[in-house]
Amino acid sequence: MNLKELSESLGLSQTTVSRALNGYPEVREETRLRVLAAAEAAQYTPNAKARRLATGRAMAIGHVMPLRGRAELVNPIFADFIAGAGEVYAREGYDLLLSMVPVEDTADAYRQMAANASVDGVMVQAPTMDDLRVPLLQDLGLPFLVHGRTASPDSYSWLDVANIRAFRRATEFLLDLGHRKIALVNGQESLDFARRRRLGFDQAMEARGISPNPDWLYSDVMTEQYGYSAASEMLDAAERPTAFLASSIIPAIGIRRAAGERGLQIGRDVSIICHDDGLSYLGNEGVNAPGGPAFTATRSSIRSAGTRCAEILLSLIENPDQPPVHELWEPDLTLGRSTGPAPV
Amino acid sequence: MNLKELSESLGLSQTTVSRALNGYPEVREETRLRVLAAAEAAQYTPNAKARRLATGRAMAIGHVMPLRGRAELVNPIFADFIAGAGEVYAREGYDLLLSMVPVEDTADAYRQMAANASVDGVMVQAPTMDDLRVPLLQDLGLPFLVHGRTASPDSYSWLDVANIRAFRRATEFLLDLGHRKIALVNGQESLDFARRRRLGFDQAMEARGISPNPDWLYSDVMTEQYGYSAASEMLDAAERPTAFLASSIIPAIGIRRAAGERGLQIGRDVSIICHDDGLSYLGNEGVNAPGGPAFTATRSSIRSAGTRCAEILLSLIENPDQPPVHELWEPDLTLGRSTGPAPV
DNA sequence: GCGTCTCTCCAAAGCGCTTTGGGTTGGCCG
DNA sequence: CGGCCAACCCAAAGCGCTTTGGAGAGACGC
Repeated sequence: MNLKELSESLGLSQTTVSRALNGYPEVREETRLRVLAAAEAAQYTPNAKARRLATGRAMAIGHVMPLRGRAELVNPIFADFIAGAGEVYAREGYDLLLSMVPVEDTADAYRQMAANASVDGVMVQAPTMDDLRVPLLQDLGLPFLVHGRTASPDSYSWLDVANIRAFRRATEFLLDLGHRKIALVNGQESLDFARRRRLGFDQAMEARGISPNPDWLYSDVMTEQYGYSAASEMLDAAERPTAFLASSIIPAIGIRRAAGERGLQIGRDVSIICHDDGLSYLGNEGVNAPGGPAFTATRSSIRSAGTRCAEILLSLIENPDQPPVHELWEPDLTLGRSTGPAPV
Repeated sequence: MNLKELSESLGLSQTTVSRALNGYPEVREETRLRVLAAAEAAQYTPNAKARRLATGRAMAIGHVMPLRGRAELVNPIFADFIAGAGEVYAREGYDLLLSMVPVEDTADAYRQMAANASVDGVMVQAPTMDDLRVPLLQDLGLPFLVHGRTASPDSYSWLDVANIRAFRRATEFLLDLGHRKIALVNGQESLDFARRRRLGFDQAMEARGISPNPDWLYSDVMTEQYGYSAASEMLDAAERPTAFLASSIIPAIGIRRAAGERGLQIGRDVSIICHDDGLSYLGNEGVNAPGGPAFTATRSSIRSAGTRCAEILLSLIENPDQPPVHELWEPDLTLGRSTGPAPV
C-alpha cells in the first residue's frame, strides 16, 4: 500500500492525504480523521526511502567508530554510550548509522556522509587535543556534537565531564588517606580526557608539594591487560606505589588481578581508585555487596551521557542557528572497598 | 554536482553516464573512461537516497539490539561482534543500521524495517530456544542470519559455536584435574547457547557418574556483579565448590574477585574456567604474562564470528534462493593460570 | 541492395513521497 | 448583490537516480 493507492481509495488527492498524515493545518479535521482511520486500517507506512529523497533529510545520525591500534580494539564504553543515544534516536524517529572504520579512514567516512547526505548529523567521541574531525566537520557543514572536548572548545558544541576536577579530587582523597606513592594508570594521553585527568592528578600532587614518580605514570589503551601489566611492573619493582589511580574500571580490574596474584589485599595493602563509566556488565554497583561497591570511583554514567548527547545533537539539527551548546558534567566520588589508609 | 549536470557537461545522456559508472556493458570503453575521468574530476558522488529509491535496495543491514532486564543492560559482546560485522559492511558498501529497543518492542522494530524496506536484511543475535524472531522474519520475508541457534534450526541460516562440546570438554578438563565439586555460573538459560552449555556440563558430569549439586547451578545475565555474588554465596556456604565454570569472562572476573576477597588463590585453592569471546578490552591474552593467559578458557572470537556472519548474510541477500547455510565453529580450549588440581 | 545483427547511445517512465502554486466553495461584509 | 477572505482541496512539478524500450549507425551475409 502506497500513498497513491491510499489516496485513490479515499477519493482524495495525494497532497491532501500526505498533509493529513503529517499534521499540516490545511486539511479539515473531519477529513484528517478519515485519512488517519484509513491509513491505520490499511497498515499504511510511508516509504522511508521516498520520503528521504523528497525532503532531503536523512533522518539518520552517523556514529563513526575509529578502530585504533594494531589489534583494532573496540572499547565497550561505546556500547553503553550508543545504547543511551540510540534510545533517543528511536524515540525521535531517527536511524542510527554506525560506521566502523580504521582510524586513518575516518576523515573519508565523514566526507562520504556529507557528500551524499546520508546523515543529518554526526556524533564525535573521544577527541584528541587538536582533533582534526572538528575543523573537517565545520568545513563540511555537517552538524555534530562532541562528547569530550579539544584544546580550543569554543567554536562547537560539546558535552564533557569535569575530568580535571574529578581526578584532582580523587588524588586528594588518596593523599588525605596518607598515600604519597601514587601511580597513575591513564588512558592514551593523546586523547583530551586523559590529558585532563593527568592535569588533575598533577595539580593535586603539586598542591601538596609532592612530585609524582615518573616510573609510576602510565598511559595507553585502557584494556584489562594493560592495567595488569602496568601494575605488575610497578609491584615487582624495588619501590612500590601504595595506591593506583586508573582511568577506567577495566584497567582497574587488571590492577586488582596483579595485586591479587601477589597476595596483596585491595583496600589494605594497596588502594585503587578508578573512573567508573557505569558500564552495564562491569557495573560497580554495591547493592547487595557488604561495604559498598568494589571500587572507590569517580562516577559518571556514559549511558546517560549518550542520551543527553543525542538530545543535544538533535536539537542542533532542528535548530541549526543556535549558538554552540556546552555542557559540563560533574562526576561524583563514590566510596567503595578498594581504598584505605596508606600502609605504614 | 548531480547526474544530470555531469551528463550535460559531458554531452551524454544520464542513461549512458549512469551505465558507465555502474559498469554496464552497453557503453563503449572509450566513453566509459571519459565519464569516469569527469566524475573523478567533479568529485561526483551519486546521491544515495535517490539510488535507494530507484533500485529499491536499502544497501543497509539492520541490527536490532534488544535491551533486556530492568537496568536495560547492554552486553559488551555486541560491540566486538558489530566491529567484526561492520568491517564487512563497510567493505561491501552497506550501511549498518543499529536499533536499540526494549526487548518487548523488537517485533515491532522488525516489522517496521520490513514495512518500509529500510534494510535488506537483519542479523539476529542471542536467540532463545524458541525465538519468535525466526518465524516473524520468515513471515516478513526479510533475509536474516542467526548468530546462535534455536531448538529447531533447520529452516534458516545460522552460525554458531559448538557450545555443548565446548562445555563438556571444559567440564571434563576439570574432572581430570580431580575436581568433583564444580559450580556452573551460566548465562540466562532461556537463551539457547546457555542451555547448550548447561547440557554439555550435565553430560560430562553424568558420564562420570556425578550428579551436580543444585545449589551450585546459577543462571542469569552475565555481569561481573552476578559472578561475584554467585561465587560469594557459594564460597560462604558450608560446603564449597572447588571449581567454577563460567559462561563468559565477565562473570569469571566477578568470581575471581569473590575468591580473592576470601584469600583464596586462583588456580590453587579454586579453579575457574570460562568461555572467552576474545573481547578487545577484556582480552585473555597472555603474550607478556608469565604462565599464559589469566583464565583457562574455551575460546572463540566473537569478532571473527561477526565478520563471518556479515559475509554470510550478504551472500544470502545477493542470492536469496540458496539453501540455508549452517556453520558450526569449534572453540578451542586454551590453558591459563586459573586452573589446577583439586585441593585435597 | 536489403534485411538482420551488434554496438552505442538516448528519451522518458518510473521509484513514492513532499511541496508549490493555484482553484473552488461558502460565508461574511458593506 | 458583488467582492473578499478563509478554509479546503488538487494537479503537477520536483527530489536524483535506474531501467525500459527503442533508435541510429555500421557491419555482415546473401
